Amino acid sequence: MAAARAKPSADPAFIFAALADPTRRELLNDLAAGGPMNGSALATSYSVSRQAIAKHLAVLLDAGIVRAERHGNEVRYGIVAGSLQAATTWLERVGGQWDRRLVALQKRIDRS
Amino acid sequence: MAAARAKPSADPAFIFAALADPTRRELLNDLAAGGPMNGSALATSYSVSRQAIAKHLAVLLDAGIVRAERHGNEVRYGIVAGSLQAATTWLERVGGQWDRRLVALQKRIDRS
DNA sequence: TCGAAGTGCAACTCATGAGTTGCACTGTAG
DNA sequence: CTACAGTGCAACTCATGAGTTGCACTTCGA
Repeated sequence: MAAARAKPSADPAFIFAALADPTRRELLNDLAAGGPMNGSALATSYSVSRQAIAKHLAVLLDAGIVRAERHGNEVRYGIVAGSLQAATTWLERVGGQWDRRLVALQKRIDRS
Repeated sequence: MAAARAKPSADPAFIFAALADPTRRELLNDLAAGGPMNGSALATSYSVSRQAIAKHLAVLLDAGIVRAERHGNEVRYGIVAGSLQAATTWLERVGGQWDRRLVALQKRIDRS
């Protein structure tokens, strides 16, 4: 699980896998709304243990969605700007491709 | 697993959960590129069994991403137009919220 | 009418993800 | 210097998702 900790990934596969978990989506919500925070501070808002949150943060880190910044004793987490773009692009590509199919089909119907 | 087969869901949670699996993303790719197909036809492109594909299609169906249309003996699957919108909206909301935070922070820095 | 293709349903195995507990390490504040 | 807060690491349990096999059902074509 600590494989691609170096590269920013940006792979939609990792993004979607990371966003599949409700707790991780909540974490992103909290970070987006409340700004950068450390792991323990984030964990207080949840019913699960701090370790569970730490694992989730590691997943978000691996996916390149979140960035960790060490400040002395604590580690502050923040969202990586533009990191969700890959997922958005994927969604629009698939959705758009299908929509164009429908338009083409409709045209063929109109011509007949 | 056959819970919300009726409602179109549109819940980003189900969308992201469905998109977390590589095979399901592949299925959507195939449908978007090749147009509506039946289960067996879709299954031939994959190394896994037909049943596995059927399960994946059921998940996509539950998430409201895909629609099933019965044509006599076979069931043809197609993408539901606009079904991925909820996920896109979620991504843009979180990403945008964070971006606005950064802009606000930058302004505060500039003023100081 | 009969066989084959396309599906559906059910039980099972196997792997992995989520969560837990326990303990060790490291700065920081007192 | 010392206690504590914030982290990190390592097993372990438990649930669930992915995939499989086997069999029954239905529709279409020869």
